[in-house]
Amino acid sequence: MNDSQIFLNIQKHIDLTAEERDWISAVLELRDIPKKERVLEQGQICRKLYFVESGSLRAYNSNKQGKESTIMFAVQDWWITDMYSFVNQKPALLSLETLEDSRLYSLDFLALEQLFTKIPKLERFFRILFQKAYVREQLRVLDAISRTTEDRYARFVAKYPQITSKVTQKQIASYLGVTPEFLSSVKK
Amino acid sequence: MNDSQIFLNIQKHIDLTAEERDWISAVLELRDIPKKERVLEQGQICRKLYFVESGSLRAYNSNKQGKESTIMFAVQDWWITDMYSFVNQKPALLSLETLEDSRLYSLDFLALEQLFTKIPKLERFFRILFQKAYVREQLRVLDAISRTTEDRYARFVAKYPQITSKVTQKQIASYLGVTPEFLSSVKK
DNA sequence: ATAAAAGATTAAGATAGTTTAAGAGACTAT
DNA sequence: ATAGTCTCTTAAACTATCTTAATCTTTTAT
Repeated sequence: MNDSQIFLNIQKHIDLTAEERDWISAVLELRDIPKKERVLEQGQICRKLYFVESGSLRAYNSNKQGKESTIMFAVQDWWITDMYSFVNQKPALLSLETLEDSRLYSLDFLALEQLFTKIPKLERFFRILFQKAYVREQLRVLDAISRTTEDRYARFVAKYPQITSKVTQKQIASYLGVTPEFLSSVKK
Repeated sequence: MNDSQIFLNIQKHIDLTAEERDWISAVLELRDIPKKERVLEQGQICRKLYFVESGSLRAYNSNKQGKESTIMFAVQDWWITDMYSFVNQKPALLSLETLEDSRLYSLDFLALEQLFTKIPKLERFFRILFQKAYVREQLRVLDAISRTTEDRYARFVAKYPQITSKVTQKQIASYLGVTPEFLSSVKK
């Protein structure tokens, strides 16, 4: 397990000793999840942070009228969770669902808190991870409030070709915040 | 300086010794900036992270047609910068402008990198800061793609009453991504 | 105190996006 | 294999939002 994707991911930003990798391995859980299964249901408290070893997921919110809004996609080598629910341990605003058969590592909330104490370097890793996530979301807000749907669709496809090939147009539409019918008409 | 707002802010999440506060003070710069002055111009490389000791600022992007989109406001006790430009040391997408006479602390990019080495606890502080920023932006994306303008305006006013009282409707409109004319009509 | 500039409101006509509905193609389960 | 479900497309009617422009109010600069 010490040479798996997840350690390569962490070691992009910090160095880990063999012992530190062991401590992390000890609390990581690895699970194979079939396609279209939800690992988190909106309303539940999210106890896990997920790392996508293989496969892909979608995080989305459903409003009272049942309209879905996709907040993020995650493919291999990405971290994903309902971060609001995870860090505050409050009911999730999002559901997390696999788009295909996937292999996921999960890190428990309390185990992660203990890892931060045991391996302070991890604070640095997650500082950098959240920093990038913050910048990414801020750019997405800018796109959402300043660009046309046509433009945003083109940029999505250019930025995330791996995702574009895995998801339906309906799901991309719900990521852009438009109806599938309108996205279909925009594509021409 | 050791009892100023900025240390109270940092000490919300981590404890600092007197010596550590001194190290930080040594690289902090404090400046009074008059109203409507830009501390960062879009296109420049952003070298500073700002903390608002008093006053308020706005971060915004201008597109080719000159249309402004407000990415964030910052009031007393908030941190602000063009985080994309700051962490990547690339040309800024945003301008930063004071909304009123303000007193700002600034932390230089390289000085902060050195502080992370000297005071590893700061990694934890910024990990928590970015974690909250990420969650905030993700919720803003959800609002932007799933709610009506009327709803988003009401939520903005409810969430940021201090900001609402300081900024023009034009600026709120540019934060919501609608024209001032439409925001005006929505308010009735 | 006055003039100039910027912000807010209103309204008419244009464009962007939604809703509903229908039909064609693809996948899923029995 | 067949029916059933889901996706994608198209179109018409409707609603939300933008553009432009005029008027009024507030702020800023001399």
